[in-house]
Amino acid sequence: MVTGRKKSFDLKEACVRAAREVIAEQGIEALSMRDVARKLGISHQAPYRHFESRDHLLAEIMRRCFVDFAEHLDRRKSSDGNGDHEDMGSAYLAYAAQKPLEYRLMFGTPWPEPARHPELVKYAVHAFDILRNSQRAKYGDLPTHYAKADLDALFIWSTLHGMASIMQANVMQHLVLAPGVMPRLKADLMHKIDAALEASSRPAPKPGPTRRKPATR
Amino acid sequence: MVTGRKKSFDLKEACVRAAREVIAEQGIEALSMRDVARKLGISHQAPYRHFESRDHLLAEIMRRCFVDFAEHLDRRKSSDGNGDHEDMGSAYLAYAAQKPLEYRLMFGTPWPEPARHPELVKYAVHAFDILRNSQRAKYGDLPTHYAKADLDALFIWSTLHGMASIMQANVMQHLVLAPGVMPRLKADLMHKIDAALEASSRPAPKPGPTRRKPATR
DNA sequence: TCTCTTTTGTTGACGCCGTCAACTATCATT
DNA sequence: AATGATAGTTGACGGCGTCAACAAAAGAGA
Repeated sequence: MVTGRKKSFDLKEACVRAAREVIAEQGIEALSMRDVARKLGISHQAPYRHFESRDHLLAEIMRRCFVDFAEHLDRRKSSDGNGDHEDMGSAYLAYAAQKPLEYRLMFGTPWPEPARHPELVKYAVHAFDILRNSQRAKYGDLPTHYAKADLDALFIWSTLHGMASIMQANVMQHLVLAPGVMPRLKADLMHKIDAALEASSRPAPKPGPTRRKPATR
Repeated sequence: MVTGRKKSFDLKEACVRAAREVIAEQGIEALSMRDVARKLGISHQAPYRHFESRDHLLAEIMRRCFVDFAEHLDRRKSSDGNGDHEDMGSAYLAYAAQKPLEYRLMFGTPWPEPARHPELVKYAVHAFDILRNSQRAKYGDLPTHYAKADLDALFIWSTLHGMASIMQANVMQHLVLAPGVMPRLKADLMHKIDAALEASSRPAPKPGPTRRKPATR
């Protein structure tokens, strides 16, 4: 009597599923409460029994996306137990390519206010922690090197996320690139990430100022 | 009589300005035709004399954003005539940080159909060409090295765009990073970009397959 | 079994939005 | 002054998110 689970036909679940379909097919901004209601053959107010507002529904979907995303990354990483970040990178890009709209929902859309709910934040942060922990492990998990590891993780994330978004960006379709670039793109990116991490960890990290040339003004 | 320019008070111009204000203040999705009309004290249909639809207005704004963005990048680059890509990078990140919503409009929003207008595409591509040309110049503008230069440009773009979006992403605000990471972030990124480009151009570029390890399946 | 309360779903309204259609005011050109 | 284009107004329509009031259904206690 207190659980509230197990309905005759769990409408809440059905709403989420229908909404995710709409998003995957028509995009985030096309999602409307009335749409999912129509799709389920119920009245336009029924979904409001399970979600306070459109934003709350969106937040729940985002939460699930983060869960799925983290699972996706975890699966690839643990497939051979070595956690090679090239695998991680491939998995990351694959997810973004396969579910572009859900990826955009997580990382490219301003979070609605209900999305600040701790439950969502927890899973979102967890996804980053997968990457971060792999880098910290690389440095032997020494707290002394946490900052270095975090910088590495942010660099990897930047590059992967950047590539993922760029591939979806509309400008991309209009660029005329030199022949042979597109097929080599992913491998080249991974190679450069490797090179950057290797180079940045070997020579003494210079704590000096950014510029080596005096600014003009 | 044929130019159509110079009205008593150029309403088209005023619409664009008002719309950009709304976007900068309230976000892209908050922009409404009726809002700009209200803001200008005119009837809700007046803007339609100058823009076929909301999407056409949005497209015009995007076009101007790309123009501004390219100008912004050009200005920094030519300030000392050397086109150091660290300057470019700083300029890129600075723009994204200063006009986050306009940046999102250009690179993070699905283009409405009217945005495929050649005029817009032209300026969007031009912004990328600034980056690409600087890389091609690095290789002495030899067509033989265009592919390499384009890969470099895409890598730089990925990393910069990734960092720019990540800094705006909502997840970022919830990450607890090791102390000292945030202040070092930008410099570290530039340093890693440098390292990646240097390393990838020095050793013989391996044209071999992506993986060095046989795939598990 | 018959109430009584809580939960779940429906109907109808409100104000906002984008946009179409029809009307009017303004103004350069003949 | 007459004309025809151009710019702006008013009013309507359907779709949206959401509030409020109602109805049906389901559990719990007697």
